[in-house]
This record gives sequence, structure tokens and C-alpha cells, in this order.
Amino acid sequence: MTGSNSPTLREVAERAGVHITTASRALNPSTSSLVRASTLRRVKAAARELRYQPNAIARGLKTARSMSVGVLLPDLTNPLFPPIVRGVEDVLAAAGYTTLIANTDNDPRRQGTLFDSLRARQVDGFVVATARREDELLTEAHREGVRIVLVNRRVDRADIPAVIGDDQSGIAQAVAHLVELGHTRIGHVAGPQNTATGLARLRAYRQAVEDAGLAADPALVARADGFTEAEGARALRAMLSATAVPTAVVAANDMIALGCLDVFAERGLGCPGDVSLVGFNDTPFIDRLTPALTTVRVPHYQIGAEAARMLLERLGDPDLPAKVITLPVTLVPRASTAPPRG
Amino acid sequence: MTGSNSPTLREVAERAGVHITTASRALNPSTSSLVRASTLRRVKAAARELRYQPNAIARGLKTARSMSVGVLLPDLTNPLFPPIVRGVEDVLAAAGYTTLIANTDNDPRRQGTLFDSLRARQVDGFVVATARREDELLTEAHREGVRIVLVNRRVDRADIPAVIGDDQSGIAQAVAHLVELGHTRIGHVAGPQNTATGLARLRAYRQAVEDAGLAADPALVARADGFTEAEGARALRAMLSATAVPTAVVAANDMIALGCLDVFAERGLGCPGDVSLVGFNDTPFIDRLTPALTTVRVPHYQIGAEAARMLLERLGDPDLPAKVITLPVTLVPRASTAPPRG
DNA sequence: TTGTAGGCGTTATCAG
DNA sequence: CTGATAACGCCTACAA
Repeated sequence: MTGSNSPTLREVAERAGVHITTASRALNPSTSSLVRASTLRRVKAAARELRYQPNAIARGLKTARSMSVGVLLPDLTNPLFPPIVRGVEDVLAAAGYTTLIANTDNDPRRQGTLFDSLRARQVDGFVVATARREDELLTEAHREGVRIVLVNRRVDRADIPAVIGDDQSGIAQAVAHLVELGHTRIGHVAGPQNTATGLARLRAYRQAVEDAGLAADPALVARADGFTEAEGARALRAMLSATAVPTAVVAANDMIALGCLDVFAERGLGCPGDVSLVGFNDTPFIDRLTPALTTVRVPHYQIGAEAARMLLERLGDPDLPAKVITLPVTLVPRASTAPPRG
Repeated sequence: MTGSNSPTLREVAERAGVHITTASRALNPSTSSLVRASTLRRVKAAARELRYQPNAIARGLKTARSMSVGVLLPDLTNPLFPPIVRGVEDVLAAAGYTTLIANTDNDPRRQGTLFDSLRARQVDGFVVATARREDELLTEAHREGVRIVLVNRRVDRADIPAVIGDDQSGIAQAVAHLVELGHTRIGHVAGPQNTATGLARLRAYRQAVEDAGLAADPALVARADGFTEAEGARALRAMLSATAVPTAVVAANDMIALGCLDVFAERGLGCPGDVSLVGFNDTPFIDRLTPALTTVRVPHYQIGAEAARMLLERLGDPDLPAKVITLPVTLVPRASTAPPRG
């Protein structure tokens, strides 16, 4: 006596003494009103007794909807993503959808494979959090009518709906904060320029520096080739080998900021004594560093939740315009920023 | 002309001029050897031209396998879980399986709902990382033949296969390290005792203290009701209100250790000057704290990967014995532990 | 209000 | 080696 298989609708119907069709109608909220009350009760009782669970797969085959959506992201172990995923899941689950997650490791080929595999599973749509600005795959899929919502990024030359944090405002707030403290030599360690956020934040930095009436010194900008501690350190070292130490650095994200801290330590530079530092994202635990990092808080959970809502909306009406929602971000001043040394 | 729907096997067959059955065989690695080479080529060409993707749902309906597994965990935003999930996914994806993730928030009712919903989707098995030692749902499901592998936990009175870190050894290493430094008054802030890890670590602590020939002082044990910073702080305060400050504290995990650090700061106790502290898990960024936390590194990714392998194994042969795999953990000495004050 | 018939896309089984 | 047929579990016309 191995595990009795799940009961089918047919068995429920038999037990209730009705035709399978009637059972189907009774158990389906949208059609149960067509069934006589007493019959309804019988069927429901039978279903309960057998612990009947409709087979979502079979249902999906008929209805051509899987009630599932795919989430594509670079790497779940990057602390940026769990809250986003959680937001997506909470909203989607409440609507009866299941979430399939796939890690691309930023490898376009892998992304392609996973995308296909998810499509084979008939997902009704995608939430995509991978980062590249150019993305043939997404551009074409979107053109073909695949439902996609982007989070934390956009794709060049393609009107794909997206939900993003306000990079521009975040950097502006950071720079304004530093200017207010009296800084005039403010550097930027930019993120990879083939990512939407890397680019947006660099542009925002340039804009903010100009708005503050400061000189735009190209030597004060370094580019990291990844949003990582190691790349942040490498980029900052490059900057420091070409120019004098700035009095403050705005990093494109917290990991890069961590790399900057390493370089400060390397060179015996105190933070914020000798150099102030601002990160981006408000990564968990970043407030427990020494010094606690001033950074820009991004509402990742809400971004995920909003993206899910948007996808749901588009699943309902495919012809909705491809809007882009920008969520506000907040500077969180902590101990890594202070007035420049007299 | 809206998005042309995905081509079906029938269309591929027509285009290749063969029967749908033949097309099916040709496209199926395990049966393609039954098809003549030239036919095979034709079918494959047709499939490629149409960009055919087999409908996994339809396949699942027929084969009664969904090639998907459910992962139940408390909360993805707890940094403990992403690496586990990643390990699970990597192994499962390589075997052609898709992973469905559900967050239970440690709510048994929610867990029940999600479990049912995943079963309705015909998942072939479960990886469960929720924490309670008593779990009706899992116990019964396992008895009914549902394939389940536990990670980082066990369930009382039920032989469910599991993959866990070696809690006992981890705590033993921590205590031995402290003893070696010269500590004799070593406290423990235990985790919730209705979780497998909370209990195991407390027991291991008692054992280790005894093995070291130290006096077992009940006042040196406090219980947190959750693996959180707040609970850790609350528990330690309770301990300190009842007895003198120990010279070292072993926390049941890093979050609890964080709470302990808060209390140290509150009371002006230096760490490691006045009190040494050891955590558990080697949570990301915990090495960047001041002081960098001495903790026990648990191979979370490997635990997830191993659990997935085990599940795969059991999917193949349901009658395998319910083994428990214990993976080694390592103490990582950092700055939060030092010899006791003269 | 309930039943009949047919099909969603695929694969298993059997015959040719 | 290939084709015909039925079936997986459910849902949706349509008919009764």
C-alpha cells in the first residue's frame, strides 16, 4: 500500500453521486452558482472527505494559463534581490499565482536557456531583474507579446514596462548632502555602464555636480566593471593614482562603497575624517559597519510588489501601455559622511 | 496579428511530413534512437524553424510528473536562506527541474495553504527549510508518501530525510575555542527550543561545557524566543539581571549575537575586552562588524545542493531509507573573542 | 439544473 | 522504424 494517489475530480463526482461535469462546476467558484444548493453541498463534502485538490496542471492545459510567473534575476544570494522577490511573491501568491525563480548569473546564454525553460512551463508572464541595458532576448520576446515587467532596470530602445527606484533623485540627494556638509571635490565610483543603474547613477552624478555649481573634473570619475567590492576597490585605486584624494566619494552601490572603504584603510585614510563616503541600496547590515555607511535606501520590497501588480494588470489586459513606475528613495545619513577636514 | 501562439508538436509533425507520434519520439532524447536518422533530421529541422518548445504542462499531465519541486522556507529575506535556495536550484536545474519557492513566515497555517497549493501544482517533491520540531503536516505528508527532504532541521518522531550542518560540532568548536583562550564562565543565549537548531545547539553547549570540566551554571543560559536581534538582546538582559556578566557568550546564531552586542554597548561592556562573543552561521557582512564576529561557518550552499541531490535520488527510488546527512562546519575566529581580562 | 461530447498537447501502448 | 489510438485530468460548449 504505497501512497494513494491524489483523488481526481472523477472520484469526487462518483462519491457525491453526480456527473463529473457537475462536480467541476460545483468546485469552481465562478460556476458554482449554476449548481443546486443541495448538490453543491454533497460535492463539496465529497471533495473535503477525499481531500481533493484540483490538478492545476490539468486545469492549465485546458485554460491555457498556468497561473505561474517566472522571475529572472542574476543571483539570489545578492542581498538586493531577496526583498524584491519577496514583494513579487507576496502579491502574486495573493492572486493565486506561483513564482518560479531562475538565477542567470548575468550570463546571457544562461538567461536564454532559463527563459525558454520557463516558457515551456507556460508561465503567464515574467518579472525580470537582470541588469543589461541591451537585451535582444527581452526586446524580442516583448515584441512577440510575452508579458514582461522589468524591475530595477530598463532596456534601451524598447518600451518594456518597468518599476525602478529613483536613481536620479538618490544620487542627487547624496551629492546635495555632501555639498551641504561643505564638500567641493566629490568623486564618483560608477557601476558598469552596460547596466541601466550604472549608467543612470553616473549621469545623475554629473547632473548633480553641475547643479551644485562645482567643476566637472573627469578625473574624479572611475568605473567599476561590476557591482562588487573588488571592482569598487580597483576603480577607486585607479582614480587615486590619477588625481588627489577627493574629500568625498559617492559609490554606485554599497558593495562598491565597501571596496572604497578597503582602499581607504589601505592608504591610511580615515572615513569620514579624511574622506566621506556614500553608498546606494541600504544593504542589510551596512548600518553596522564601522563607520556606519551613509547610503540611499531603496524600497526593494515595494518595487517587487509593484512590479507584480503591474504584471497582474497586464495579464488582465495585454494592451495596456508600457508605463514605467518610479518609486522614491531616501538618503539615510549615517557616520560615513562629515564636513571636510578644515 | 497578435503574438502567434507557440507551435505545437502537431505543427512540427505536419511541417516535417511525419506523424505526430514520430515527431514526439524524435524530439525526446530517450526515444529518439528509435527514429531513422534522416527522419530525425527532418523533424529537428522543423522544430528549430518553428522554434518549437514542448509544452511542459501537457507533458506533465501525461507523465504524471511536473519536473518541479517546491521549496518551503520561513522567509527568503533572512540571509540564511538565499544560499540554500541557490544550492537547491543549481542542482535541480541541472537535472531539468524547476523550483517553486514559498515563504511561510513560520506560520503553520500559511505553510499548510502553500503546501496544498504546491501539491495542486503536482510538484514532484519538497525541500523544506522551515524550522519547527513538531510538524503534523510534514509528518503526515511524509507518511503518505510525499517526497520530502528537510534542510537545517529535523522533525521529532519522524524519519524524514534531512541535510543539516553539524550543530553539535559547531558549538563544541566554539566552546573549545573559548576554553582555550582561558574562559571558564561561558554563557549561552539559546534559540527557540521548538526549533531543531535551537534545541541542538543548547544541548551541544551543555555537553561542551561538561566536556571542558566547567561547572554547569543554569543562570548562564538564556532563551531567545526567536532567532532575532531583539530577542537575543532581551534574553541576554534577562541573564545579566540574574547573574554576573560571564566572560564569554556563545550565541545560538549571528542575529542573536548582534542583539548581545547591543546589550554590551548598552552596559558599557567592551567586546572582546570585557566579554567575548561567538555567533553561528557566518552571515554575510558579519565579518565587517566592529568587532568582526567570531562565528561558525555553515556550508549553506552545499546543504541546499546536497538536499536537492538527495531529493532527486528519492524521486528515482522512493523506497530509499530516510538517511540524514550532516555536513561539517568550521569555527572562524575573528576579533570578538580574546582571552578573559586578567 | 444536469449530462454529453470533445478537446487542450503530449506520450504510452500496441499494431503494422 | 512508423503510425493509429487512447488516455492523462479538467473544462467548455451545447443539448437535454
